[in-house]
Amino acid sequence: MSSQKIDRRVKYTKMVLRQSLLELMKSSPIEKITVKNICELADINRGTFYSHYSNPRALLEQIENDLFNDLKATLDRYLTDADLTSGSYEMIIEIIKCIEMNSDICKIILGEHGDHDYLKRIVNLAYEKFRESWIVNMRVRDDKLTEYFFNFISSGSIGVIQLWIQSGMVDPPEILASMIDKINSQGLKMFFDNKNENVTETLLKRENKCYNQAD
Amino acid sequence: MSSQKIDRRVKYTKMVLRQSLLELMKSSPIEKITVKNICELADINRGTFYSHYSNPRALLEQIENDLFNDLKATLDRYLTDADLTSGSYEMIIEIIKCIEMNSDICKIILGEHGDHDYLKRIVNLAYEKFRESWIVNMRVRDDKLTEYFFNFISSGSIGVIQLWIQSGMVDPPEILASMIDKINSQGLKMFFDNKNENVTETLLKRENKCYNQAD
DNA sequence: CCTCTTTCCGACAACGTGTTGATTATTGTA
DNA sequence: TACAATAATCAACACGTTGTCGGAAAGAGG
Repeated sequence: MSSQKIDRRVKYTKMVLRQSLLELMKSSPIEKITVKNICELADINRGTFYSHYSNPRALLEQIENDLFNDLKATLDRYLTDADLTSGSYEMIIEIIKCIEMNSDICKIILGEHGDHDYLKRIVNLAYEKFRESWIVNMRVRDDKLTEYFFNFISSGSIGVIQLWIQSGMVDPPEILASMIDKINSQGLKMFFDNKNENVTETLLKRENKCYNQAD
Repeated sequence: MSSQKIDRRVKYTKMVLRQSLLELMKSSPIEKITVKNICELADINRGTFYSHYSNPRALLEQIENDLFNDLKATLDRYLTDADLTSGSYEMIIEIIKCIEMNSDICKIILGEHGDHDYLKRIVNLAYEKFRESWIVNMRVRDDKLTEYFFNFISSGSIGVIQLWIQSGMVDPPEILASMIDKINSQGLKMFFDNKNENVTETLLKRENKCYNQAD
C-alpha cells in the first residue's frame, strides 16, 4: 500500500547512490569515501544526497540493514529446534548459501574494505540461538569458559567464511560446513565432559584472587 | 652508537605525540582523529607534526611496528622446534604474557577502536611457524583444506584473545591457552586422519569442475 | 660562547562539509 | 491535458582541516 507510492525519482536517486557507494568501496574503505565522490559518480547533486542520508556511513548502514534483514528472514525459515539440537551443519550451509545468493554485494560488504563486524553480526545471530539451545537441552554450563568457547567457534567460523569469500566463493559450501560442524561437535564433547572440571575451578580461583586483591 | 645522538627535543616531541594519539584512541577510532587534535593535546605545533609523520595513521603504524618488533623478539626467544612439535600451549601463554606486559598500549591498539588486523599479524606470526613445522614433521597435507583449518584455528584464537582483552585481561592466560591448545590438537587429529580423505576429494572434484566450466 | 638544529608562528591556497534559498524539472492525479 | 506538489538542481555561503611555506625564536651540543 504505502510503499507503492514512492516517487520514481527518489527510487532512482537512492539506487544510483547505493550502486556508486558499492562501486567506490571496491577500491577504498568507507572512511575515505566522501559525499562528493559518491555524488560525482552517481551524477547526483550533492545537496540531494543530504536530503536522504546524513553521511556515507549512513548510506552504508542502510544497505547493510536491508541485506541483514534478508539474510535473517531466510535463516529464520531454516532454524527449527530440530536443526539446533542435531548440529550446526545445516545452518552453516544455509548462511553460506545466503551469502552466495547476494554475492555481488557480499563480496564488497564482507570483503577487504568492508565492515569487519558485519559478518560477526550475521554469524552471531545464529550462534546465539545455538547457545541457548545447547545450554537448555544439553545442560551445558553457562559460565565464562563457555563464553570463551563460543567465541572461539564463532570467530573461527567467521574467519573461514571470510577466507572463502576472499578466494572467490568457488569452494563448495559443504567443505566449510563439515569442517565447522566437526569442530563444533568435537569441541563440545571436549569442553563439557567431566574431565574438564579442573579448568573451570582454576578460573574461579583466579577470579576470587582478583576480587580479594587490595588496590 | 648512532641512536644515542637523538636530540632531546625530538625525543620529547615524538613521545608526547605518541601519548596523545593513544589517549585520543581511547575514545575514537584512528580515522576520526585529526592532526590538529593530536597536536593540541600534545601542545606541539602542527607544522612540527608534519616534520616527523605524514598523517595520524603513519604515527600509529610507528607505534604498532615498535610493539610488533618487541613481541616478535620475545616470541623468537621461546619458539624452539621442541615447542612447535609438542603443541601450541607454551606459545599461546607467551603471546598472552607479552600482551599483558604491554597492557596499557595493547588495550588501546588491540581494543575497540584499534586496528582489527593487527592482532591477526601477531598471531599469524606464530601460526605460520606452526604450519611449516607441522607440514614437515607430521606429514600434514598442504592443501586448501589445511589452509581453511589453520584459518579457523587462528581466527578462533584471535577472537578469544580479543574477548580476553575486552573483559579487562583479568582471566588467567592458562585458561585461554589450554582451550586453544586442546582445539588445536583435537582438530589436527580430526582433520588429518585417514577418515577424512573424502572431504579433500570432494574439494578437488569441485575445483576441477570450476576449471572446466565454460563461460 | 657560538653554531646548528628544532620548534614555533602566522599565513596561504586547496578541499570537503553541511546548509541555504531560488530555480527548474518531473511526478501523480484530478 | 493541466495543475499542484514534490524532488532535483544550482550557486553561494561560512566553516574546519589539510599540507606547505619562510622567517623568528628557542634550545641543544660541542
